[in-house]
Parts: sequence; C-alpha cells; structure tokens
Amino acid sequence: MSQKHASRRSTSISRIAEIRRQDLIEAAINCIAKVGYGDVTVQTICHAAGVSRGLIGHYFKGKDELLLEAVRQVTTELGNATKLAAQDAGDNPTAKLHALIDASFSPPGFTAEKVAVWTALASNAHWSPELALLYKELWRDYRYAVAHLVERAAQESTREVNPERVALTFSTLIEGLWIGWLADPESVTREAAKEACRDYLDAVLRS
Amino acid sequence: MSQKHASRRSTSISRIAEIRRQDLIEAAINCIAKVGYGDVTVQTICHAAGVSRGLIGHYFKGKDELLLEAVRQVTTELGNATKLAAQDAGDNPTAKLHALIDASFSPPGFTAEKVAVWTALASNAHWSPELALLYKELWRDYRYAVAHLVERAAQESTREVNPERVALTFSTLIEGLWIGWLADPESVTREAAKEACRDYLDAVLRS
Amino acid sequence: MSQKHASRRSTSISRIAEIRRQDLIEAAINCIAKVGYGDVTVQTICHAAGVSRGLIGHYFKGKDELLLEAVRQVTTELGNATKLAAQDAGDNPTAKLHALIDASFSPPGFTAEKVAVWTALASNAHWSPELALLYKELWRDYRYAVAHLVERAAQESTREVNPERVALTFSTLIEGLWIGWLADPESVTREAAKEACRDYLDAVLRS
Amino acid sequence: MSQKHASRRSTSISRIAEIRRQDLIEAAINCIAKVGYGDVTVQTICHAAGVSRGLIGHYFKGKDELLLEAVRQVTTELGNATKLAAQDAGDNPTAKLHALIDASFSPPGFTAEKVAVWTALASNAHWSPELALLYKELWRDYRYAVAHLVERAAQESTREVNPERVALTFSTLIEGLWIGWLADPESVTREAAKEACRDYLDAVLRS
DNA sequence: AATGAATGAGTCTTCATTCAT
DNA sequence: AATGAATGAAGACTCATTCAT
Repeated sequence: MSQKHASRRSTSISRIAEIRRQDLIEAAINCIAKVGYGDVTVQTICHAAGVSRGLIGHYFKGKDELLLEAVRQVTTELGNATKLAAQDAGDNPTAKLHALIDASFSPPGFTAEKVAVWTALASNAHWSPELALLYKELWRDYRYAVAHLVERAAQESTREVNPERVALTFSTLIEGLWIGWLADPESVTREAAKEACRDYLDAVLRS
Repeated sequence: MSQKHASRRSTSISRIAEIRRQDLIEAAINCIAKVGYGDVTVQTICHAAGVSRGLIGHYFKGKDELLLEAVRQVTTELGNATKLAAQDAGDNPTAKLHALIDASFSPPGFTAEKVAVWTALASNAHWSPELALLYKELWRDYRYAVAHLVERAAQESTREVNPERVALTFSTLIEGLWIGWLADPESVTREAAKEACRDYLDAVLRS
Repeated sequence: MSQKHASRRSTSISRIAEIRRQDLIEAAINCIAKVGYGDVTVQTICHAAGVSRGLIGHYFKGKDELLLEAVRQVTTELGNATKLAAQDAGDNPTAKLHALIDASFSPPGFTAEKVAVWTALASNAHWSPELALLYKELWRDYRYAVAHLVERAAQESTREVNPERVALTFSTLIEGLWIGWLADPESVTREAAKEACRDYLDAVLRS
Repeated sequence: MSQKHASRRSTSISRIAEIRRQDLIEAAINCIAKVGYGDVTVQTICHAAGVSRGLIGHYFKGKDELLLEAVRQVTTELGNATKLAAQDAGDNPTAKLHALIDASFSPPGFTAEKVAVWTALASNAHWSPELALLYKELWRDYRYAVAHLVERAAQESTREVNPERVALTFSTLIEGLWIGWLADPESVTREAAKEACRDYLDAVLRS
C-alpha cells in the first residue's frame, strides 16, 4: 500500500514534470514560429507557457537546451508523420513516394510551426554543432529510405536513375519548398509545392 | 585649377566615405558568414572592418540598416554573376539554363559568404518586412527569366512543360541546395548540387 | 490557515515590489537633488538605491517613467503638506493663506530635494508633454483653491482684489522663491522668502 | 601700405572669427529654446549654425563654454534692454519701475529664446559654479538698482517699505512669471504677467 | 514545484572631442 | 579656416541566469 502510494506520488510528480516540460517545449515551438528563432526569449516562452520566467531552470539546463529540445520534438513529429504516411500508402514504392509528398505539405506534418522550426534548424546548423548533428542524421536516414524507394520504383521504369542523387534532390526540393513557403507563401502555395515535387518525381521515374 | 582641386578633394572625401561604407558592408557579410546572422554584433563588424564601434553611426542609421545593405549587396552580386553567366552562354536557352546551374555553384556567385547571407535572407524574411520584400522581388525576377528560358527550351522538346512551375522548382532546388550545402557540406557537394540540377533539367526537358 | 499563509506571502511579495519601487523613486529624487535633473543616470539612481542597474527594468518601463514617477511623488507630497497646513490653520482664510506660506518654506513640504525636483518640473515642462500636463494640473488646482481663499479674505478688506490674479501672483512668487533659493540660497533665505510672501499678501489684502 | 594690408587682413580674419563665434552663439541660443538646455547637442548647434560639427573646437573650448557664452549673451541683452527701458522712462522712480515691468514682458528683452535661456540659467545654477556665479551677479546688480528705485519711490508714499525685500520680491516675481510662462503659456500671458507685477508694485507703494 | 526578485554581462546607440587634410 | 572622419567613453536597455522563499 505504502509502496503503491509512493510510486503513485512519484509518478504523479514526474508526470507533472513531464507536463511542464512539454508545455515549455510547445511554448518554445510556438514562439519560434511567432517571433522567429533569433528573437525568442525566455520571457516570451515562459509567458506563452503560462509559467514564471525562472521555471525554465527547473526543467532545462538553459534556454539553448529548451530550444534544442523543441527542434528535436518537431523533427521527431515530422519524421513520424512522414513514416506513417509511407506506411499507409501500401507496398508500391511510387505510391509511397507520392504519399511522402502529400505528407510533406499537409498537416499534421506540415504546419507553420513545424516549418518555422525546421527552417531554424536548417539555417542555423552551420553555426551550431548540436543542430548540425541533428540535421545530418535526420536527412541521412530520410535520404536512405527515399533512395531505397526510388531504387524500387525505378525498376519498373526503363530509365536509369541514381537513387542517392534523386533522394538528395527530392529531400532538398522539399526543404527548399518549405523554406520558400515560409519566406513567401504567395509564391509557394501548398498545391504548387506538391505539384512541383510530383513533376520532379514523374520526370525522373517515367520511362 | 581651383575647381579641379575642389572637385578632386570632394571626390576623395566622398570616396573615403564610400570606401568606409563598403568596408563595413563587407565586414558585415564576412561576420554573417562567420558567426551567423543572429549572432552578428556591431562590435564584431567594426572589429572585422578595423574601425571603432562608433563609426557605424556615421555611415548607417544603425545595425539593421547595415545588415540590410549587406544582404542587398550580396544579392546584387549574386544576380550579376547569374546574369553574366547567362549572357556568356550564347543564345541557346538550354545552354543558358545549364550556365545558370554552373554559376549557381561556382565562384564568384557561389561562395560561403554569399550562401550564408542568402540563407539569412531566406530564413528571416518571414519576420522582416524588408527582407521579405527583397526576397520576393529577387525570386520573382529570377523566376520570370527562367520561365522564359524554359519556355524556349521546351519548344525543342516534345514534352509539355509548365514553365512557371519549372522555374519555381528550379529556383527552389537551387536555394535548397545552397542551404543544404551550408548546413551539411559533406552531403551536398558542389558537384552533387550541379548534377542534381542538371538531372532535374534533363528529366524535365528531354523528349 | 493556508489562506492566511497565502495571503501573507502574496502580501509580502507585493510589499517587496512596492518597497523596491519606493526605494528607486526616493533614490531618483535624491539623485535629482544631488546631480541635477539633466545629469541623473540609471547608474546613479540604482547605486543610490543600493540595487543593480538592471533592476530598474523590473519596476519601471525605463528611466523616463521612473523620473516622472519621482516628480509625481514629490508634487503629491508637496500638495499634501500644503493641504494639511491649510486644514490645521482653522477657518480664517487669511490665516490659511499665511499657513500656506509657512508650509511652502518649511519642512516637510519645503526641502532641498523637493525644491530641486519642482525646479526640474517647472523648467522642463516646456519640452515634455508629460511634465507639462502635470505642472498645469497642479497649479490649476492650487490657484483655484488660493483664489477662493483670497476671495473670502478680501471680504474682510475694503480693497478690491482680483482673486485669480492674486492667486497667480501668489503661486508664481512662491515658485520663483523656490527656484531662486535653489539657485542662490544666500540671497533667498527661508525667512526672507516667507516675509516676501507675507509682505505681498498684507499689501494686497490690507484695507 | 603693407602694414595696412596686414592689419586689414587680420581685422577681416578676426571679423570672420567673430562672426562665426556669434553664429554659433546664436545657434546655441536657438537650440536651447528649441530642444531644451539638457537636450542640446553639438551637432544640433552646428547644424543650426550651418557649419560642420568640428568647427566648435576652433572657437570654443568645448560645448560647455559655448553654452555658457550663449547664456552670458542672453543675460547681457536682457540687462541692456532693461537698462534702456529704465533710462527712457525719465526720472520718476515709479515710472522707471513700471518701465522695467513693461520691458520684462515685451520684446526685445522678452522673447521665447531669452526666457528659455534664463530658465536654463536659473534651474541649473545650483549644479554649475559658472552659472551660479553669473546668476548671482546678475540679480545682485539688478536688485541693487531696483532697491534704489523703490527707496526713492517710497519717499512719495506714506507707507514704510523695505527696499531690499521689495527688490527681491519684485525680481523673483518677474523670474517666476518668466518660468511660469515658459512652462504654461496659457496660464501666464504677457498681459497677466505685467498686471501681476503692477498690482504688486501698486499694493506695496500706495499710501 | 514554482515564483519573481535580483544580478551583471552584453548590445546598440549617442555624442563630445580630436585630428588629418 | 573649415571639414568630417574617427574615436571611445558613457548612456539606456535587454536578457539569460541564479537564488532565496
């Protein structure tokens, strides 16, 4: 009984802690999207999270760690949404690739917040070892999977393709469209982005 | 004689002013590339330019104006390099497009400094009206020209292409490769970037 | 019990905030008196208050707001001292006017700090909308009350007086004596100031 | 001949110098009136004078000296205007005193610029030895003269007056009205100021 | 666990002054 | 004589972090 109590209390405590962490992370994500990665402040985040300024120190080493965590979470969610979309697309590799395109420019993977955070990740990786590492690993895995799909899809085609290069182009195009959409949403609408990706894929894979 | 003297003196004075402005702009560009757009400080820039901190106020309204000017200069130089490359490529539209690709990933258009500044421009446009305006105008003009080239190039092909969409994809791919190269130079080498662009162009334009 | 605790804590917290605000305001007042309104710095004030420079931002929007608050407090205290003196003087309007004179050149209404701050108020109102507004309202109310007293006092006299004009002269004379005392204390002693005011009042009100 | 030339040249040079000094002094006066004593900058003054920033060093030790010179000039002009008015008023001491009142609130003695500068003088004397000295001497002489006039005027009256005290009150009232007019021109019009002074004088001197 | 008071380093900006031309 | 380029000190303000409660 007392054990149960203790464990229950500890669970509830850590649960609260986890909730607070999550609150702060989400607040950080929203703030990045709202004011830009470079203009996010601890005060901004804590205000958005509805907690006091000092609380950040209880759950994170500092502002940088919180921001890194926020980026990590966004990228994880993006990855999950992508994987899920691919899984739901059945066995056909071409269909899977098209599902990736769809998922890349549709919620929940594609949202203003996620794109803003991703843009922050991509554009700051060069000066931040942590972000750089995260960035490289994410694309490496993604490109590996895409290359595999392209390879399979290309077998149906008579054309000769370089799967790695196509994967690089494909992923870069998606990232470019994200960043372009953020900077100038009028020129890069979601539909236009999808069509651009589809066009590319069709051109590369058609016989 | 005295007129000549006066004019000579006034010229040399304004020349000094122009030189200092240029020094500061170049220092700003180098600083952006060195420490990142968000971490550039007045001190950093002035130290890089070899002048005192207060001098920035003599030639610019403030830090923001200097940074904007730096971005403007880089984009102008990039645009010039691009136009020059296209001009030198002769009349063939396809050749011109390939020249654009080459120029986009070769000095002097393509340098670490320029890519860093462009990345700053693209990733901050969403939160800065000035940068947003600059960004939109640059790509609008670029895409207009590329679309025209694509249209002409496509006439030789039997395929049906949407010049505007191709121009969007083309420009986005280049920008994505720039940003990707900055974030992870190992994955996106210059050659790989060029080949990715060429691949795309060939795939789209081939009959 | 827990409510009492909570309320006590919240009280003590807000009390600290109020104390700090008051500390800073008083330090500001002392600094104005010590170095002059134009030479007061944030550093000066915070040093005088025994706190760090950054603290000013916690309790005030900035230096200007703190200075305005300091002026406001001094004028309020001056007004209170004046009203209290008038109240204590009984019903006789002439006695009340003489009480005003006494209070105007005796502590706690009349101190070096208060006079310095008032001088700052009067001499800067022309270029500061906030100070101008404060200044006008203070004198308007004061003159209104004095005019009323003069009117009543004049009924005992056979002379004809213009209460508003007397009130203006009276208040201006007091202010002039304050400023004159600050600039040259040897020429305008407290006693001389009082006698000057009494002289004026007697001359105007005597039959 | 050559001597004449040299002397003429030196004269014309020093005349230019004198003109420049005067330009700067007048510009300083205008700036004090325009932006306030505390907000005057070297740049402001030199711009108003139509000369370059560095020129101030050629004619004055620094900003402080120029400002002091500006104050000195204004007070001199004020004194001259006052003396002239008294002289023009004939021999009657009462008439002279009324002439002083008139001159105190009429151009050229009374202008916005002069009042602004005088207010700066009075309100800063406490923290500036130079201004304090100037201030004291000016009023000392003025009060001495006024006391003399009051003494003579009082001989016509049956009342007993303290000339020094009246002179103090008189001068303080004028100063107070100047400062009050600057701070709140609506409450202290020129006419009201004159009438206040006349009222006081009449009340004190009437039998 | 949570607050917010407090700090102090860091940033931009202003400005009087100096000096080479 | 005059300019304006250049400096560097000093100012106000922001902000991440620490810590007592």
